Amino acid sequence: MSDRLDWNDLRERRMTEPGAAETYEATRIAFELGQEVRHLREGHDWSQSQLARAAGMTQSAVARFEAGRTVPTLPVLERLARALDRRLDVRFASNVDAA
Amino acid sequence: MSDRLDWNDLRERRMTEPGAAETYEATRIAFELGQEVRHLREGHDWSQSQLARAAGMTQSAVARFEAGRTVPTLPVLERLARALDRRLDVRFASNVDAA
DNA sequence: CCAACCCATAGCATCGATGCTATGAGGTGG
DNA sequence: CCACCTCATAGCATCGATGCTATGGGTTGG
Repeated sequence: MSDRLDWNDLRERRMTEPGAAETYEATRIAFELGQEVRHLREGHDWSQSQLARAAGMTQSAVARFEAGRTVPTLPVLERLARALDRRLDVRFASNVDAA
Repeated sequence: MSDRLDWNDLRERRMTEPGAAETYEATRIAFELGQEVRHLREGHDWSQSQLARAAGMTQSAVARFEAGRTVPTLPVLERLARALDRRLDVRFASNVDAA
C-alpha cells in the first residue's frame, strides 16, 4: 500500500506546473479510471500482464495507467474496456443531476 | 451540409489503416462527441470562435474537433465541457444495460 | 537459496493530438 | 463592390501518451 500513489500525491505533482488548473479535472478522472481498472482487473483475478495481453498492451503500460501517471487516451480506454468486458461511456452530462 | 463529413466518410478513412479495428470505437466516440459539442454550441448561439475562447483554444481546434478529424484527449473534452456548462463523464459501463 | 511470479519504474522512440498562424470559400449587410 | 463574419483546412512546432525493453524490489513456494 505504501508504494501506491494516492490522489493527494498526484494533485501535488500536477498542480506545480503552470496552466495545470485546466487539466486538473482530467487528472482526477485519469486517477479514478486507473483505480476502477485495477478493481475490475482484480475482480477478474488477473495480473497486470494478463490484462495487458488481453488489451493489446504491455504490463508496464497497464501499471503506468493504473497508477494514474498519465492521462489515458480514448483508444486505450476503449481497449481496456473491451478486455474487461465493459463498455466505454463518454458523455457531456448535465451539471446538476447526480453522479 | 455537403462539406460536413459524415460517419461513413470517417469510417472509410480510418479503416484503411492497419490496426484500425482497435481504434474503431474510439473514432466513433470522437465523432459523436464532436456532433454533441456542435449541438451544444449552437444551442448557446455561439460561433466556433466564441466557444474556442471560452474553452481556451482556437477556432481551428474547435472545427477540427467538431468534424471528428482527431480523437480528442480528456483535457480538451474537460475544457469544452466546462465552457458548455456540462460535466465530462467517463466510465466503464456494464456491457448489458442501456445506453 | 533459488526460481518464478507480482508490480513499479526508468529510458527511449514513435506517433498523434493540440496550439498556432494563415488561408480560402461562403454568406450577409453596408 | 466591399467589409465582416462564418467555418474548413493546411502546415508546422511542440508536447505528451503510448509501445517497448530492461530493471529492481517484493513475495511466495520449491
